Amino acid sequence: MVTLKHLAEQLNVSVSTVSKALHDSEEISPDTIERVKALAKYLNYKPNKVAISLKNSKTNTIGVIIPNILNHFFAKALYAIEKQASKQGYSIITCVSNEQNLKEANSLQLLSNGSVDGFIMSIAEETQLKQQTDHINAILQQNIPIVLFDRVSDDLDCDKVIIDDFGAAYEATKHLLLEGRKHIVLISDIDGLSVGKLRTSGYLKALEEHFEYNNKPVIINIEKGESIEERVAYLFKTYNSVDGIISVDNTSGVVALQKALKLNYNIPEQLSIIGFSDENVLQFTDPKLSTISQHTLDIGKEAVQLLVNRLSNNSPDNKVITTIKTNLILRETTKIVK
Amino acid sequence: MVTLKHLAEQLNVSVSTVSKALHDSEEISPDTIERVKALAKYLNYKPNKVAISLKNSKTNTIGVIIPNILNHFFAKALYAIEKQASKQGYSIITCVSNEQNLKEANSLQLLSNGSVDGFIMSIAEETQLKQQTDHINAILQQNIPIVLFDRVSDDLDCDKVIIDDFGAAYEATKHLLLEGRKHIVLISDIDGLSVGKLRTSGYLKALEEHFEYNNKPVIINIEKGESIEERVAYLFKTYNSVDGIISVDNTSGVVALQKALKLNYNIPEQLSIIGFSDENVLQFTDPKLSTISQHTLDIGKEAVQLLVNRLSNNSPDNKVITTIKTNLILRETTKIVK
DNA sequence: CTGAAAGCGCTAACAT
DNA sequence: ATGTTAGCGCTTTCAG
Repeated sequence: MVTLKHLAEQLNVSVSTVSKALHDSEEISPDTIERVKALAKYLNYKPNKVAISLKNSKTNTIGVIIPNILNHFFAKALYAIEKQASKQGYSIITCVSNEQNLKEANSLQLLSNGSVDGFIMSIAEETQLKQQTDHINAILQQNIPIVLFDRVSDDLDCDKVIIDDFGAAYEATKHLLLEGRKHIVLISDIDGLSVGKLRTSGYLKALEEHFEYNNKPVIINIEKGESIEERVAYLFKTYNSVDGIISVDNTSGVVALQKALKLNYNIPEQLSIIGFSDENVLQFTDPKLSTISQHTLDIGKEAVQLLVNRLSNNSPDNKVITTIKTNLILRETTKIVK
Repeated sequence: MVTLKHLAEQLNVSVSTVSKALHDSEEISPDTIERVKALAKYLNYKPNKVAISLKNSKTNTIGVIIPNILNHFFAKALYAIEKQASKQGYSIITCVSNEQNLKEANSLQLLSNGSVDGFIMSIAEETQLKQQTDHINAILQQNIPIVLFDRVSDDLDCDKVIIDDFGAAYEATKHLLLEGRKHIVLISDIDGLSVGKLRTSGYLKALEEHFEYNNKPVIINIEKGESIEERVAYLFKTYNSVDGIISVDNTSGVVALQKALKLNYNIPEQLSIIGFSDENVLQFTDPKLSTISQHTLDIGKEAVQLLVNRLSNNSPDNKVITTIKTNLILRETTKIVK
């Protein structure tokens, strides 16, 4: 690795002269600047980032901790985060918590020793279930900023990026009601998560407000380890008058659609289905699944922005919570309502 | 941030005493060790990673550059890499090349300044098409080790992890031939990639060897930007005697299956389909898609292992190329052949 | 215009 | 058993 010292020795000048020259300092003669730069280029000199980080107590690196990278939502969020971070001159160090509280705590611990300037994270399921956020608060107390996205916690006083989960599910349910559906079922495999609960509330609220709707809400909560396919199959078997399905996670909607097609439901005439996901994910079904779009790219981008602002002291004192809009995208598994 | 200096001042000892005490040095009295450790714990001291990296000229960080994180194969590889790296005490910095040569070169450049000890990467499509690997060779010449996986290049002399693409496609085609298929079509949207070409060769070779097979090979290469759905629809329209399909990328098989079902093909009696992907990805179709499994987790794990070995000088002088086994997983879109 | 020196936080060889 | 010093690569103040 080529260092300033190497350049200095070659040119018979001091290290500080080289450093200044490379920064176009006024103190250095144009002639010297040119010679230094020429040699630097020739030897492919690159300033050692670690040394600069140490000097500046700033790494220009963001720690990103996500629960599960195989979940398309998080993969896409990570994509957006990487993109925006790179645009802002930051690298990202990625850790996967695998939904485990312990791994999450370890990652936080591991990186909070000067490796990163701040964190962007979405809370592990176990952390949410047990409401154990001490490890996260410990980081905040060290004045290392954190931006939470999607899965957040009220116990944590930091910047957050969320979507209007309640409103999104409310709107989707409303749409099915306007279609005239009488037996609307909600399916969820994320009832343990804050976002899952909010979406369920939105569904319940919509049904409640629609006073012509006389049937009880039907909620299918699929636990970890249970088979989505079996639960869905059971639904169709025991409740064949179902005419509307809202899936509030990003897979069960597809499973329900496939099952319904196999059972020869006429979609959307006889049964409407709405999924919950990112814009383009679920459209490869046939018929294309109608979905509540989460605008994942915006979520990731905004998270980076909030963190960068915080790191540059461009943020207000109190924490900011950004809500990213959702969209109900009506494709082929819902009826048109005018 | 708490430093050794802080601890030293509090305890009225020197910095080096503190350092040694924390490392259980024999030179230090048990009593002092205890006092130092107690205070360190109390103040939640964590050694500054940046300083250690600078001191050791070693970051314990791996740069991972992947072409596209939204491709499930790469997401899963990244997952495996992160997991194994973490197990070995390494962090990973992730960059996404977006299939672009320039972004790939930038990421390499950006991180090769001491930020990482080595790289794990899969080459961007543009890089493969244009055979422009100078930027990668430049890194190798600086003695920064690189492990390539999946998409590799013969121009690069470094450790590699690949699968037997040729053999895998060969075996899959063979299976369809044993089923007695007479009109076997190959679909690919990755003809630009080395792995795509190898898989196609395997298909051709199998047909060629099977001398009872009289029909010409039919290869559908889907270019970037073309619609897979349309090309597949066109296939069924113009070649309705098709009775076997091999998809060598990880999406077109699903599309073909959906289309065939819609056209009321009887699967697998009338038409067999084999996809190419990771073990568990494509099984959510109904009927479950038979696939060539790539054992992505093993690929990622092995890549880390090769790099770590190289970094610890545990590798042979000449470069090692590991081939990860594939599996033909026969599920419900192929017939049983005894 | 150029150079010497200090310091970021840590380790390790070398005193005492 | 403890302390001093030097150095990793860089920037920056202060001196010449």
